[in-house]
Amino acid sequence: MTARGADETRWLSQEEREAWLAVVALMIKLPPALDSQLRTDAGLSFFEYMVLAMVSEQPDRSLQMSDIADLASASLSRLSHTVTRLEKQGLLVRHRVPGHGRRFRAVLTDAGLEKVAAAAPPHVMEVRRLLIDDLTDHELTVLTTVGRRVLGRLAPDCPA
Amino acid sequence: MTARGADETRWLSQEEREAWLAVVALMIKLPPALDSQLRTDAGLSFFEYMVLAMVSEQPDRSLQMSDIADLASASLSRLSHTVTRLEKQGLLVRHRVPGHGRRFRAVLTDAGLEKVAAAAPPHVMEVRRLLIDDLTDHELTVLTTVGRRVLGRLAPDCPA
DNA sequence: CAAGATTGACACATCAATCTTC
DNA sequence: GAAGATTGATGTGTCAATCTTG
Repeated sequence: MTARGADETRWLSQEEREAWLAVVALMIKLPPALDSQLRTDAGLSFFEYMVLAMVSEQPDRSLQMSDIADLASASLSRLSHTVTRLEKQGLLVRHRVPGHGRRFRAVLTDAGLEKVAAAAPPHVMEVRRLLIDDLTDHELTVLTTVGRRVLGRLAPDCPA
Repeated sequence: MTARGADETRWLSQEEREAWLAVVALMIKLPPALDSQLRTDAGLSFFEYMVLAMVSEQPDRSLQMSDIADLASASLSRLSHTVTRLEKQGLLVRHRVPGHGRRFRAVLTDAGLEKVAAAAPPHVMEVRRLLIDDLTDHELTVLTTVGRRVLGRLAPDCPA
């Protein structure tokens, strides 16, 4: 970010730099804030919550590993480690899909369902407090469209 | 996020949920994307780059630990570990501030300065490609103001 | 051999405890 | 005792290698 001699780098303008630093700061600080709230109120990390929440939203309380990874924006490897931990806590069980031997589904246990159900209300409240509630409709739209545009540019296969 | 019985939780609307998921996906995927580019082109993590860049922008190539932590949105602990690694690589040295015994400054070495200077151009290019270049002026403004508003709500002392 | 998923080794962040200087 | 910073133990993510099924 430091200006050098006569190269062709298009350095960021003052406004661009400020926008970028704001995005970076958010990127760094938001996850720990969410982790902290969920850890305190429900004993879950944000990522663990996301996994449980995505599965809990399915009609049969179950979801294929690779689909969870997509929905939670995570690598299959990260997901696998996390599901192993959740399984040890009895919140989830892994199940081979009959007829599709390579595929595994994670199925929420009753304990898992109770856990998400208890975690969700305070979490949603925090998400509202931190971000959603102070957004105008227009800001909400901008956030959605900009977010999706960037995601689309992020290497289709870059899961991590 | 799953609807329960008759509680008072204000669940997210469809639009709110989409905006939130877009933000979350960005939060999760952008850092690895930046890490990957910097690791390939310069052998640095994004956080290491941020530290070196912040220091390199000072007139005397040096900056107090706690100020680096603020600028890079990191905890002092994380910074300390990282500076230890950078110091081992000869990119930085730690220095006690004369007259203020408790304070330490990190000073960029010549090697460190060369390292950032080499890393910056491809990094800025990537930042432009992923986010900045496709933003309208208006979107840039919205991002900055929304970002700062959220940061302001993030517990003044929540550094991590 | 490709797709779906797991594993282990390693790197890094976090948390609580500690140290030093004021 | 508080501010500035460091340290060590622990937890979790990443990467490359592996395993299994189609």
